[in-house]
Amino acid sequence: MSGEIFGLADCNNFFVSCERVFRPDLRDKPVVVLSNNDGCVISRSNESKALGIKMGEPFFKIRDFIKDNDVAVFSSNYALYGDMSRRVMSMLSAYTPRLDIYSVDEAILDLSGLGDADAVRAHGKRMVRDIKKGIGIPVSLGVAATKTLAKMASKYAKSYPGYEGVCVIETDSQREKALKQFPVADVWGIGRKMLRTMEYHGVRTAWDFVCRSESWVRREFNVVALRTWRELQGDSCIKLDDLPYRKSICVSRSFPGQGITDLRTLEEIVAYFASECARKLREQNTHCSQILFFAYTSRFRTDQPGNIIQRHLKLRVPTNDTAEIAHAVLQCLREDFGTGRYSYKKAGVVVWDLTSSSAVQTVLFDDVDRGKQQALIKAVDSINRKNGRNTVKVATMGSTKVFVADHQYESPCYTTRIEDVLRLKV
DNA sequence: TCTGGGGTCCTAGGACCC
DNA sequence: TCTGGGGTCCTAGGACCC
Repeated sequence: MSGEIFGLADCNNFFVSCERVFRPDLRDKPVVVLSNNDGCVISRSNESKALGIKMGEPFFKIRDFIKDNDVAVFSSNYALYGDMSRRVMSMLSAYTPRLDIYSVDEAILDLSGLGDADAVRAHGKRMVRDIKKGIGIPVSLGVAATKTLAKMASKYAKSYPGYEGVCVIETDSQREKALKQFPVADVWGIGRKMLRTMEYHGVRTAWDFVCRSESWVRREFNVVALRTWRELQGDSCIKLDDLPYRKSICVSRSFPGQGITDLRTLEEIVAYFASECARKLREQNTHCSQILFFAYTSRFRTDQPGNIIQRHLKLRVPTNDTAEIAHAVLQCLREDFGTGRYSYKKAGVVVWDLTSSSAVQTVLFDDVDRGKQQALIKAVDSINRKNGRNTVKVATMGSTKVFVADHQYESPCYTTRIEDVLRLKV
C-alpha cells in the first residue's frame, strides 16, 4: 500500500470490556455500564445490544427488563477506565511512529510504509493479539487511506470474527463494496440532523452518499459534510488537532434525587469543580483566560420554578490557581443563587481560552503577586501528589464528601487502589 | 421517584469600523 | 422618514463525536 495509510484502533465496548477483565465470569453474558448517578446506559456488551438495550437509555425505565434478563450492571468507574485506557494507548504506541489519541477508547495510527496490504494486516493482527493478551481488552483495527474509511473498516473488523480484529480497505473495489453495505447513519460525522435530510433524499448507504455530486452536498449541508464526502472517496482531508493540550476543560455533574436547594452545599460542590479545573489546567501546563460557571434546575420538571445561571468571566491575567478560580465562581454563585426556592439538578465550571503556562502575559498593575502564587501552588501540588488528591484544598470544599452520587453497582478500582488489587488463592 | 460527562468545530448574526 | 457597501471580530448556539 502506498501513500498515507491510517489505522483506527477502537476498543470494543470499552467500559464493559474493562469490567470484564476482572470478572471473567461475565464473558458471553449481557453486561451494561451506567453513567454517573446510575442515570442511563453508556456501554453495552454485544449480548446487551442483542437484547435491544439502547445506548443512553434511562436506567429506571429498564430496571425490570434488566432483572428479568439477568443483565450484569455496573456503575461507571472512571478511575479504572482511565487507567486501562492509558495501558492500551501505551501498547498501541509501540506499533506506530505516530499515535493520535482521539478519545478514551480510540486512537489513530500512522501505518504508512509498512508494505503491501498483507504486511499491514499481519502487523495489525499482531497488535490486536498482543493487547488482548497483555491487557485483556479486545481492540478492532480498521485500515484505509482516510480516517473516515478507517473508521468504517474498524466497524467491519468488529462485526466479522473472521477478520480477527483487522479490516484493511485497499483497492477501489473493496472500498465500493464496503460503502454499499454501510448505512449512511453509521458514517463518522453524520449525525441525527443530517440523517433526516439524507433519508428525505433517499440516501441510505454510504455509497448512495458518495454517488451524489459535490454541489449537492454543498447545497444540502456544509463544509463539514463535504469533508466527510471527500474522505469516503478516498481523499484524505480531515486533520486532527495535534495541540499538546485541550482547548477547554469542563467539570460538571448532575445531582441525584431532588437536586440541591441549599447554597452552602452547592458552594462546596462548585469549589470542588473549580479546583478540579485548576488541577487539570496545571496537569497539562496551561493557564485559562476565561471561565464559565453554570447551574440549572431540572429540564424535565415543569411543576417547579426553574432557573438558569450562566456567567462568563474574563480574566485580566491568565491563571491556573485553584483559589483564584474558586473565588471567582463562588462569587457568581452567591450573586445568582436566588432565595433557595430553586432546586438545582446540574452545575459545572468550564475554563477555556487556554495558553501555555510558559507564555503567560502579565499586566503591569496586578493585584496578585504571581510569583508568590505560583510558589504556593507548587507546594500544594507536591503535597497532594505525595499524600493523595485534596489533602490540601480550598476551605469552601468542606471536610466531608459533599455529595454522594448514586453508585450502587460500582466495581473495585482494581488497578489504581492498593486495597482493591485482586488476590490470588493458592 | 429516577434521564451522563467531556470534548471539537462551524456558522449565523450582531457590533463595530471605514 | 427615507438611508451603502464591505470588512473584521466576537459570540452563542448547533451539530457532531465518544
